[in-house]
Amino acid sequence: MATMKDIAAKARVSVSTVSLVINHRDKGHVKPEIAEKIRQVADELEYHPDAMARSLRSGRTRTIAFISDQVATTPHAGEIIHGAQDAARQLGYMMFIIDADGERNIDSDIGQALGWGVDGYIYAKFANRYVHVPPMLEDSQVVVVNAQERTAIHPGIAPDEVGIGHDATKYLIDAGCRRIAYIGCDEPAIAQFGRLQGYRQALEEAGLPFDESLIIRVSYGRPALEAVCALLDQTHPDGVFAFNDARAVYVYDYAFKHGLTIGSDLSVIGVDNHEVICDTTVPALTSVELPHYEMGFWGACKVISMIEGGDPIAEHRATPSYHAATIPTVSGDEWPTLIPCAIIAKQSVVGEVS
Amino acid sequence: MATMKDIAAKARVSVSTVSLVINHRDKGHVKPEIAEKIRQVADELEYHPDAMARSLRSGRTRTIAFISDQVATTPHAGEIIHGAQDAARQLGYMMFIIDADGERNIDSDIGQALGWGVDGYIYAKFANRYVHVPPMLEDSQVVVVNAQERTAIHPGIAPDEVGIGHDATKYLIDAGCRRIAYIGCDEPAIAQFGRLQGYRQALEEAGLPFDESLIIRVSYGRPALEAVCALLDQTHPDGVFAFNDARAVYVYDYAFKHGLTIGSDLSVIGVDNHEVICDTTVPALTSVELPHYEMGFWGACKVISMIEGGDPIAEHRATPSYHAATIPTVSGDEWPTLIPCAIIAKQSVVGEVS
DNA sequence: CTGAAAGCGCTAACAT
DNA sequence: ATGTTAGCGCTTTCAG
Repeated sequence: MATMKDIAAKARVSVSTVSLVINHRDKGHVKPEIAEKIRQVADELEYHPDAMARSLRSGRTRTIAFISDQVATTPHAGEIIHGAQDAARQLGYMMFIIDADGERNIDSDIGQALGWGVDGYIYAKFANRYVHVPPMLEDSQVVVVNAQERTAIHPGIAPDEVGIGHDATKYLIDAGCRRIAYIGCDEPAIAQFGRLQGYRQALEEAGLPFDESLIIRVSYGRPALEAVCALLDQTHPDGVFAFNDARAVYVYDYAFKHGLTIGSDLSVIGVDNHEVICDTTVPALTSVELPHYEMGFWGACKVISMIEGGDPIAEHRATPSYHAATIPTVSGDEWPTLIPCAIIAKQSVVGEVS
Repeated sequence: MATMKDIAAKARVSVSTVSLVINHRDKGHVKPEIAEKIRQVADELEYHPDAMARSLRSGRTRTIAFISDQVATTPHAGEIIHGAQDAARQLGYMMFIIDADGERNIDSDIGQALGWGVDGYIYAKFANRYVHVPPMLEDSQVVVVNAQERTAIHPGIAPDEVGIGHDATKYLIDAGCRRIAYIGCDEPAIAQFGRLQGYRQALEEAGLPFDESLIIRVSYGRPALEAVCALLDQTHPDGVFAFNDARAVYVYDYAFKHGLTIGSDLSVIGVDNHEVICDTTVPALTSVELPHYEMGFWGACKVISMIEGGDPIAEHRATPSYHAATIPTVSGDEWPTLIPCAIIAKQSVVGEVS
């Protein structure tokens, strides 16, 4: 690899002049024709600055690390990484991946990152959970993504779970549904509480009664399918809001068994917009998309803004390559920042084109 | 952060002595009591070596970069990353993520990585495709994962697609199926050709006839569902091998409509072992798992072995935290290395417990 | 406007 | 057995 020394020799100038030009600090310091010459030689030699040497001098590495549990195990997991990497890249940062992998001790991994002089950390979970950021990171810049601390220590972003329940339910109400069932999750999770609360809110706003018998909490497999079938048999709702797409599938199974048509006899909406389900089912399942990409994107922008100031999102220095949900700016003082989620309309709700 | 200089001052020795001790090269060079003193001071000061400074000197960074298209878009995408990071971590390497994100030009990202002095690269795809490794990487250590070059330039690993078709079909045959349909993919892909070939092979081995009318190639949505229903109506197979789990779902839909029971009236096997489908359907879908974690793990071990020699897998210096498929050693000379895939038995094939 | 030189933290060849 | 010293490639004063 060519170094500044090589360029200096070939352009017959000193390294410091080269440094000025390479770092765009030549205006008013270096004669334009010399600067031009240097740039040209740099191109010829395919010069790439040695990031290590630069960092050694500057004390900053322009790297961030993405720490997470179970990169792999959750649908759409990768989107958070994708969004974070996308923002980091646009802002000139490289991103390390550190997998916390369940219960394994990650202190040594974090130690390695600290040794590298990583400038900031994204601490992410793949399901919206309460978390503790490892104490080793207390002197570093940290942002929490898709998770929540119990007390406000680090800035963070998480989906607006109440909004999800509210918007999905309202979407069914607006489509004409009057008896809306909720197929919940049987674990005590932030998402479950929030979505149920939003469901109640939307019913209330519309003047519809809240009916306990329209609600179940299930896991997966045969018991879940049977519970869903029993619920539908007994209560005959005209709309179903499912905790997620996987649970919404049981409504399809029920419909197939009973010759009902989803999207006309019965409306269904899920959460996740999980491609493998939503674009495979017939008719395609309308679903609320969790803004994974957007949260990752926000997280990287946020931590980089903490490192070097500014608001990359407000200043349009980073542009998302994808977004269904609107990405909040980084300068808000909400804690945690809640991001509203978008409904991806397909064909499982009355009135949608099919 | 404390530096060697600080330690040297406090222990009243020179930095080079400290360096020797810190790097465990003190045997026979440094008096044990002095070494002990230095270690103690290092502990007191919570010394962590500055990885950057070290790399600047040694020319090696102990980092690799994972370059891939669309981290996010494919089911199980993250598993490859997970496996690679897991191996890298155990071998003392940190891993950068670089997302190629479709058609965007990644040369500048690779340039950045080259500037960092990244020691090696994993070039991965999330669907088994033919690829060209970017020419910029020609002087670097590169391993291709879940993809294939048309000519042998870099070592690589990919799923044994023929084996998948063969094993899945044989699994159905062994369970007693005699008329086995194949629901294929309508795109010309390595996976489609390979799995179909394996399907034919297994039939032949079992002395069963190959019947074109038992084969369809479909995409998703209503046309796919209708094609599957038509196939099953006309040919009444007793087993179905589906290109992937998503396509296998249409067989379930058909069964629900016609009151058939999957796993007794009709056996189905898919590919992907996609959690969201296989553990959600009733009965749970038996599926061939693509060894994403394993391929990522192998890829990191391979590229690190190219950097520093040895065979981390054979020498048990890296241990996978998960594997359904057996991970080949890194020293084989097969090109590309084909990794056999495991069948994850659940309840959708005759004779499985339910 | 341009160059010389110090030094970031560390390693390794060379002196003592 | 320990210390001295010369860089690795770069940025950043400070001199000219």
